[in-house]
Amino acid sequence: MSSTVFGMDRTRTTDGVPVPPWRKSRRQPQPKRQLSQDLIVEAGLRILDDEGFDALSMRRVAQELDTGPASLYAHVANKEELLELIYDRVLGEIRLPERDSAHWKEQLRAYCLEVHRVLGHHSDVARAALASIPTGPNSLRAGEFVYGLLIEAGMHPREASLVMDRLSLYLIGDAYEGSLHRARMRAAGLTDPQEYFERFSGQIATYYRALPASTFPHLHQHIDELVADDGENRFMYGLELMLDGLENRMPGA
Amino acid sequence: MSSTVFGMDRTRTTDGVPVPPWRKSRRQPQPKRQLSQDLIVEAGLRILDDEGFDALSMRRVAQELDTGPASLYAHVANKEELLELIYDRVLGEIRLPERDSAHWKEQLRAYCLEVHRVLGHHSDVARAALASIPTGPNSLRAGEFVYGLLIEAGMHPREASLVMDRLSLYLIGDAYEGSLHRARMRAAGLTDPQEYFERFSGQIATYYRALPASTFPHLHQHIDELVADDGENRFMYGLELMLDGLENRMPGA
DNA sequence: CTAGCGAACGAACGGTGTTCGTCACGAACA
DNA sequence: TGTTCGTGACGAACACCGTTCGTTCGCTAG
Repeated sequence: MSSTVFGMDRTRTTDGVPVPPWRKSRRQPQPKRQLSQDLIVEAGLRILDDEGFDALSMRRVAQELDTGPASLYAHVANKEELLELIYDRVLGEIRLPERDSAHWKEQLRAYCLEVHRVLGHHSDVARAALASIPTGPNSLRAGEFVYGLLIEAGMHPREASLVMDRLSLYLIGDAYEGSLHRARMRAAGLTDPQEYFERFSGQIATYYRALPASTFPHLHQHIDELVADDGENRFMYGLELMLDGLENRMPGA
Repeated sequence: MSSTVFGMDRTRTTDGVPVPPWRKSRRQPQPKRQLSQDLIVEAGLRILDDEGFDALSMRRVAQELDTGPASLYAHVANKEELLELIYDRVLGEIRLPERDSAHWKEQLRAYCLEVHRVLGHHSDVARAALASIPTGPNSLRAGEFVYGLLIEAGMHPREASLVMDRLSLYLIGDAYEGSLHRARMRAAGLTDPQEYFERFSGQIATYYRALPASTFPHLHQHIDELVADDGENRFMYGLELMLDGLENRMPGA
């Protein structure tokens, strides 16, 4: 009966003395959960993929691991570091071929497409990428590939550094933009990218059509062309533009 | 004397009946402050320039205008819209020359440098820009300039659309990256960009030097070249790369 | 068997964007 | 002249956020 007054048996110590009720009840002797950085990164990536960048909070990650947010900080310095870890984890999915500088242009194109593919697959990770300096192992692995390719193709190291930098900016910048569109799509409750693109470009076209033709003659005249290409076409165009520019700068040319 | 009991005279109505003290004291009959969207945008831009992107909150803007955050929402839908308005306000500082398609390349270069200058001057506004679709008047004004220039130079409208899109991505993406560096600089308590660059690249170099030379031979061999160029050089290189690529695609070429 | 160390974590702090309901004021109308 | 009405101002609150503090264990080394 006394156990019902004080609740569970936990309110009594082994010698039968009741625990004063103002003592906060002790934690259940759960089998202490085994956290780790890998577990946290994996959970974060899962949330990023399933629910988007805006849903990724320390609290949400902790919830996913059935714990409190404070527990994460033993394995991860802060949210920024977590994002960088997730980013490098994603870069690990990049598949690299054997380097062949005789076909540097094809290989560079393939590399860019591969990065584009991976960043597109984990849509929102790019939002964490622009901020970070290439410092993770997978980022370095990719960097070594590109840099080596350019050097072995005969490019001066100083220029190859610039090329690698600008190429990265392009890849990440484009992915970042894509991520923002995906967030917009999610907010609109859509799931089909094609449908989103059509609706979106339709809205833009409508807006442009309402512009005064006198002040914006060229924009007004070519509205259909302005909204014709989707993200993929735009990405490819920019990529080829850079690759061609590069070709002109290669010593062999 | 009774006025001291109940406080100020405001506690009495005109007919002498005291106001019950549990009635919360009415607001001071201040000359109602005149908010406006322009005032809010201007205040926001001031904060962005002086204190950086991370300091820009609705509360901070309200504080700047001696009011509460709720008051802003009568003039601005939400923070995102405020950021877009600030962005377009900044784009208004872009000076455009008379269009001259005979010198499209020089004019396009000058345009990009001008945008780069303006975005660099209001450092953090780019963080708000990547997200937004060109919809503000100043954004359209700039778009019409670039688009008209390319069209009049003989480029196919469909391709000109792509070029304008990729050029914008480049300009904003680079400015965004610059803004992140500026935030880092601010966090480190530095004010001189040159000093920041040297410290920063020094850290990167140190880190790279510690890498295993066997797995990253090329990176390891050319560390000095990797960190040699600052943001300005990198920007210029990427710009010329795109401009040259464009030249090859112009019908005249 | 015990001491100590590091992981786990509840609670709290100081912030955020945004909404709700109320209030004051000026203009329009009776 | 008196009254209604719409709109902007705004205090308070909501539901979050990242992060820190102090405490409580469980495991391991001695």
